[in-house]
Amino acid sequence: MGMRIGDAAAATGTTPRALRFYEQRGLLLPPRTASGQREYGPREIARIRLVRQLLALGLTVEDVAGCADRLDLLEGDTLPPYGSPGCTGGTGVVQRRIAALNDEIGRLTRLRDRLASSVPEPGGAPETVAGPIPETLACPSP
Amino acid sequence: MGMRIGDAAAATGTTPRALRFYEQRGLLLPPRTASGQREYGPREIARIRLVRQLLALGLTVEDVAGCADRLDLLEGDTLPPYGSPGCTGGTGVVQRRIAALNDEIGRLTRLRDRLASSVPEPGGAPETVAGPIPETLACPSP
DNA sequence: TTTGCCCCTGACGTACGGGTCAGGGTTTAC
DNA sequence: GTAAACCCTGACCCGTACGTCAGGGGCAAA
Repeated sequence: MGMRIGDAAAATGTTPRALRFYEQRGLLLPPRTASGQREYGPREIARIRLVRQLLALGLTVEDVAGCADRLDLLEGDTLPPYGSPGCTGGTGVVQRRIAALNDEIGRLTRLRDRLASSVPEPGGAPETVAGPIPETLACPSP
Repeated sequence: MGMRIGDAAAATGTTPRALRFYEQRGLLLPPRTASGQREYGPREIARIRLVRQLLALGLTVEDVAGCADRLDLLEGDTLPPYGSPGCTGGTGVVQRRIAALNDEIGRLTRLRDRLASSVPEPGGAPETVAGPIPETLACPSP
């Protein structure tokens, strides 16, 4: 009675390949027909949407998989208590993700600033040659 | 008369594998002995250091390869005019890299903010359940 | 029943900067 | 002379979220 994978993918803005991928990683577990075809009912569709929302929030597939058993859709499309200690895979998946994002933002920002300070002004004279590389970037010297 | 790859790697804080990798991508071109062993003189060593500095600045191997013919070490360890139009591979390699970094920083920052706003306070009550997902994140609905 | 579209699994490709063998040749020190 | 330590190339490995075949089976309409 449910849709097959192509329709389910179209209904959720994904692809069949992505749905098989999520299933392989344990995010989904759609029932099969006798011949092995996947079947997607309203619950599976809702679950796919939730998974996609979590991924869009910046969580990785692994993060979501770690909390997969908490993704109870009977209560509607609300976020499960990722921040709570009961979450499988350890506490604070989202907090750790935020911390990781902050680390990455800081790293990229420092990188950009160093790069920007080693080069002439974007609108400056085209023939200007940048100065020496800052000592803080030096590689080990003999 | 020059060092072999192991010593060159040790002298520049890299590994033999990395030096072969740079060579494969066109960043280095050390001469060979009759038997095929790579030889690294002072110029090659200086070039390796420069390449590593550029990579540490956030440029990709491809970026550096695009300007490889401008990496003239006879003038010492100064940055070549990457920002100038004469650079092989198009103008403004560094500017494009900075722009790409800015894009990425913005993307990660927006991601972090959305993620942070969808979850309870980090120090808040552990059993608090987050509210519904913001509509702005909704996936296509039927 | 045939046509044609859909589905299945499995495997490889993508970008990045190398790490890590595997199998065999070279150089160096004793 | 020989053994240790080094070097060579080629090839597969990492992580992320899938895309893209390849080869074979299922399902509904005509």
